[in-house]
Amino acid sequence: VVGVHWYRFEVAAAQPGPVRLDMGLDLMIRRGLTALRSADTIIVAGWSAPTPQITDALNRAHRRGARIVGFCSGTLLLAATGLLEGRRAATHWHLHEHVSERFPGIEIATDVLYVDDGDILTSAGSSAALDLALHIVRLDHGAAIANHVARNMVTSAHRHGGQQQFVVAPAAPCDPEDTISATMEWMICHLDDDLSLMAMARHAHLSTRQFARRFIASTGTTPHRWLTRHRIMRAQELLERGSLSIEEVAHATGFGSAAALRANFTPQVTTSPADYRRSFAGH
DNA sequence: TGGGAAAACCGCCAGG
DNA sequence: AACCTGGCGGTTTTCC
Repeated sequence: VVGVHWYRFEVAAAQPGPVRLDMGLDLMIRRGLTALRSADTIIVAGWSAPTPQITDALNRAHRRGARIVGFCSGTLLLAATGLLEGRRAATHWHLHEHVSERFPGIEIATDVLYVDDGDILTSAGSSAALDLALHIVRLDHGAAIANHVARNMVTSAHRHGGQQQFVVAPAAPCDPEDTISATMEWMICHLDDDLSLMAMARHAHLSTRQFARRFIASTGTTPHRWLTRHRIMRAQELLERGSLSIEEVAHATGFGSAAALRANFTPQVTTSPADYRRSFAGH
């Protein structure tokens, strides 16, 4: 990134030294808890029961004014240090019940990707950590830089990912009330069909008005905007991989014509479909 | 590239 | 009273 003084990043553990990760990777950790004395931002990225030393170091850092961040199950560790008492926080949905039972003083946000509580920020499952991290970059460096970073990450994340990442389901997965996310999944599977607002509403057994209203409430965007965003993402995927013509890609993604695809694609992605494909030609 | 039809959006309101 | 719902119409966006 040009012209910004970026973050200095260090990894710290209660006991410095080699740590073997789940996947067999060895990580050499050089810093101990003393690193928490000077850090501006401290990210807790996972769970293990906090020793008194860890609890103490985090609490001191917080009192000193350091920004505390919990990714995924890191929120559970923060909860155990008492830092989240009386606050709202996010964590992986596997842990929702566990945290609320064990820490009744903490309000668990089940419907969002992350919670910004000022000096303490927490995020849900691992991909939500990206959202929170970008949020922090936005706070520190502004939207333009954050978007720049996001674009970089999205292109590479997107290239390797399948559909999973598109499922926007921060809400609890088994919530029977959640007819909206069921409809969203259905939409993802039928991007190539004619998905009118009425068709979506019919699938959700709601009036168009009510469907639109609930949709906005749970996604923050309107049904049609959401739909075209996902159609474009699918188009990007097809352009990257396949050998379909632009016209075929347009049809496979529910845009009636190449013209309609271009009209939507170009402003969103800031390059035309053809250019986009060219930029991936080497991969 | 442009204009007009169609669809989507959204504030508002009445009714449950 | 504090919701949620569905319809109306004016405005905006999308489509061809």
